[in-house]
Amino acid sequence: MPPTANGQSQADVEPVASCAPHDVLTHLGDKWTILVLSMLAQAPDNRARFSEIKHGVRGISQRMLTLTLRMLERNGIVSRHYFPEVPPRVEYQLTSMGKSMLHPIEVFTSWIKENWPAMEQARGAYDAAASVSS
Amino acid sequence: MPPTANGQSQADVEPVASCAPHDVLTHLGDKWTILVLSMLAQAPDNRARFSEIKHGVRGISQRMLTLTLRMLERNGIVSRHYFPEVPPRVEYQLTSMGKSMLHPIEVFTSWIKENWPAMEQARGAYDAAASVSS
DNA sequence: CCGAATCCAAATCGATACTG
DNA sequence: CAGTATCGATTTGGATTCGG
Repeated sequence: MPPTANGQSQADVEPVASCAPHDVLTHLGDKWTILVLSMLAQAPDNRARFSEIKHGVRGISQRMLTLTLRMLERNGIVSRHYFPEVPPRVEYQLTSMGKSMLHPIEVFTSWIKENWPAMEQARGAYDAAASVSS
Repeated sequence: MPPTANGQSQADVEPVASCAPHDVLTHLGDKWTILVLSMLAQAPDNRARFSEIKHGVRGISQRMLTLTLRMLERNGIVSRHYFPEVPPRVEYQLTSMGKSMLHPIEVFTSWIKENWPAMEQARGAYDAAASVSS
């Protein structure tokens, strides 16, 4: 998708996403991001150290946690605090923008929890129908 | 992740996601899903045919649209209506569950639009700082 | 303890070609 | 028109290793 030296008028049907959400969703919508943010949402003062997050989000590898946190830091969602102690300590905290993101996330995860049973049932019905037509 | 034969029960801190959201997010949070749903949100009666969706969500390949729609159908988010005409016609429509998902999506995309400038700025600052320390 | 870097297997996606 | 099938390129992610 070339940036298009767009004049402006694409009068007819506007493309669903102008591009901004498109790109953000690719990064923010991935498997681990929401889980990491949910973990920080529960943490006291929205702050936790690396190993605490890793422990809280089970199944995440060190690599993915590092990558996820770095991306979030780059986007201004979390801030990184390094304490040059022995042993070293690194804490991550939600920024004000990060905190403002909590509401959308909460709305979304609530919807999921509420609709999860219906989705499981739908999957069962779909798969049953599919195996009949085989 | 093998169940770990380690003696220590780490059952104290509940894992952020019991697993349900975890799995749903992997599929529902991907790049195309939100865009397809946003497209259907705008469509009259929340209903559109395959080619209309493909046209509305620019950049999506036929393959990805098929996969996305099938996943949404399987989860009960959209329903598929096949008309055995010549030429064939297939329409997809949001189910009531699909419609209920529109609000969470709207909340999320609104947040993105609102915070996009701040995120761009944060990225600029981060990258500038990173290039200094090189 | 934190996390960067390398290696490598596996999943994803886009383009193309083909079917009813 | 609305898919399905296949293939190659790219991306992703886990395991491991090393360094501060």
